[in-house]
Parts: sequence; C-alpha cells; structure tokens
Amino acid sequence: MTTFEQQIKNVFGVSNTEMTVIQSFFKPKVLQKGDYFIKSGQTSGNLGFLQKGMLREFVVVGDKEITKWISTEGSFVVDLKSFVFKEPARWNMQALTYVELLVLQTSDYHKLTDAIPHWPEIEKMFIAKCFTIIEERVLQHLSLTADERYNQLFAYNKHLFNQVPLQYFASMLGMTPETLSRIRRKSSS
Amino acid sequence: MTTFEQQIKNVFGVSNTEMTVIQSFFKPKVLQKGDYFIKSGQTSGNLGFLQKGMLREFVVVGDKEITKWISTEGSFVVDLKSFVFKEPARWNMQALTYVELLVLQTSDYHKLTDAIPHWPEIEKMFIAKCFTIIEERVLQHLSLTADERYNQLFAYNKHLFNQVPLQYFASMLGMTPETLSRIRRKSSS
DNA sequence: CGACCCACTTGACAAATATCAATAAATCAG
DNA sequence: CTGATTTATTGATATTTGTCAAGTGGGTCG
Repeated sequence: MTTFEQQIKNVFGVSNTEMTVIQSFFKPKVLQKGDYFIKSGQTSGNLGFLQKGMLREFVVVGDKEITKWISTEGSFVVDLKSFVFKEPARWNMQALTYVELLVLQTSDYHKLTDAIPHWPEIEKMFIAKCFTIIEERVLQHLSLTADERYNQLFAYNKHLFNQVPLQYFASMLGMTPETLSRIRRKSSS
Repeated sequence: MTTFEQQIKNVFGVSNTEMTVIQSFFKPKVLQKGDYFIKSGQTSGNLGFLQKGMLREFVVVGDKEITKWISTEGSFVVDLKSFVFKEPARWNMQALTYVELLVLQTSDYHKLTDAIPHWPEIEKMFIAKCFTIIEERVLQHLSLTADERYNQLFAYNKHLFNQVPLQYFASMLGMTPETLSRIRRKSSS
C-alpha cells in the first residue's frame, strides 16, 4: 500500500473499493523548488497530497513573510477558504524542494461526491480534525512560553530542523530568528 | 424571523422548508450563571445555539485557566472534538450570565442527516468556516503585537468590554491582566 | 451602614524578547 | 573551486511583557 493509500484510509476511513475510486481522481503533478502550488489571492480548487518534498505555507503581512506551516511528505495541502468556498486563497504554498503531488481538482471533486455518497461526511471529519489541531495551536500561544512552543515543535519534528531554514520555524513559532537561535543554544546545552 | 433562523440560514444556507425541519430538532435549555454547558473531559454530543447570554470557553493548564473564547448571543457553541469524534471534550463551556440555548443532541443529529440529505455538506461548510476563522487567529499571534491584537479584538467587540471581566479577555489575547490594563490606558489616551 | 470580596489598576523591578550591527557558516551559481 | 549570496549566530542595547505587592473602587450581604 502506498503512503497515499495509507493516509487516505487513516484520515478518511474508507474501504478498499472506495479507495480505488478516490485514487482515480487524483492526478500527479510536479513542482520545482520555488514553484507555487497555490498563490494567495488566486482562487484554487486544488486539494493536494504531498508524495515527495516539502511545501511552505505563508502570507505577506506588511513588509514580512509569515510562515504558517511546513507541510511534509504524506500530508494533504489545501487552502480551505479557496477549496470549500471558491474564494481567493488566503495562503501561498511554495515548494521548498522538488515536490511530487497528487492533485484533486474541484471539477473531479464533484464526480467524487457522486461516486462516494458519504464523501461530504468523510470530508467533514477531515476538516474537523484540522480544526481541533489548529485550535490546539491557538492554545499553545495562549499558554506556553516561546521556549515551550519551540521544544514541543522540535520534539515532534526533529528531522525537519536540518532540512528547512530555521527562520521559517522562527516565524511559525511567532518569534524572531535571533530568539530562536538563542533558545536552541540554551536547549541543546 | 428569529435570530436562530437567520443564523441557520446565514451559516448553513438552507431553504425555508429545511429550516423548519432543522429547527424541530433543537430543544430549549436554560443555564444559570456559573453552570456548565460542557465540561472538559466529558463526552458531549451537544451542539448549542446561544439565544441569550454569554458562555466562556476555557481549559485549565497547570495552575491557571486559559480562556479561548467568549461566545455571545446568536452564535453556535460546540466542542467539535466531542461532537464529531465522540471523544472527551477539550473545553469547558461555562455560563457567564443567565443563558438560553437551543440544543441539538447527537441522537437527533442522526435523524437530521436522514431528513436533510445534504446536511453533512452543510456541516462541512460550517466547520470549514470555523477553521478559516481560527486560522486567522493563529496568524494574528504570529504577526501582531499584543497591542494590535487587543485593538483588533476591541474594534469588533466594543460592547463586550463592559460586560465581561477583563481578565478573560487578557487570557484570550495571551497576556496578563496587568498588561491588558496598561495597553488599555495607552490606547484610550 | 460597614466589612468583605472581587476585579482592576498602578508602581517597581525582573525576565523575556526584539532590534540593530557585526561576524561566521552554509549554500549556490558560474 | 571560488566568489557571491543567503542564513545563522552572537553581542550590546532597547522595548515589551511578566511578576509581585500594594492600593483603589464597586458591589454584595449580613
């Protein structure tokens, strides 16, 4: 079973038959480092599954870029505002490396709903899961120090810290690169 | 049209016929100040519509309470983790005042799905909307100063600041009551 | 009325974080 | 490989925020 199949089954909890149908609607797509999967402000009806590589999700606020998240192999990438409501995307999603995606387009999305009647239910669960995760992240900002936020992120993503520029993690954590650097020095000693 | 009807129609975008069906599944419930609608750790299959009064959503972290949100008249209140996944609730939801709710229970929820086939789709949109809102809140923590976060919250909720203890707003904004007090003094001069 | 309980404010000080500037290390292009 | 560019670290300093302690004022209730 491919990572894609595993993830679809884990995240959406579907049968093998449904799996085959779902899979048939996702088309391969390749991005070179620096290419955009989604651009903020442009409407995108694309839901991607990240097979290989990493994407950075960010917006430009004033004169700086704010990185919301780094998506890694095996995860889904989508701008919900754009995908669900067909409004301009909130986020930029740019390839940090060479990237291979499997992409579901809105048009095929409707066929998917026809082929698998309880797809909206599946999707509801997916989005609800996303909600509880991001809600937890808000709580982290309300209850943890910069130190603690870093250590929590690092504990679950050790392998990423030598692949991704640290400044992006600093932004994700809501601190300057200098502060992150100092926290890391303290934590490693 | 009641606030409830308006909100259901706004949020879920349903017809009048469907509206009647939906409405029939929501049962009135009253809370006294201090009562809990949901308790963290207990599974609750309840989705509430807040007709009157205010609820505070918080968790206890270490030795302090972290307030995530104050819900006001006309909004829906639910612990998604509990409602969607039937797991223990993440949040406490406690009445800040005398409260009147309309409550949908999980059992009736299934009947609702039977009566309105595209209910999961409707619900998906609702949750997706919640997601985009909370995602924006994460961004605020990554990109704004304490000052700016306060001013933004205050701009949209002026009327609340003389009804709700300020310490709860301080917690929602991720700062101490002392800091909020000083920011307010600065902002008002 | 008066004692008490809250929530809020204020001040003094400590700790955390940002800013600015310089340097070192890593990465990339030719 | 080498120079150029980006990224990371470090130091000095300023700003922001937290902590602790004291004081104020409104509300409640015997």
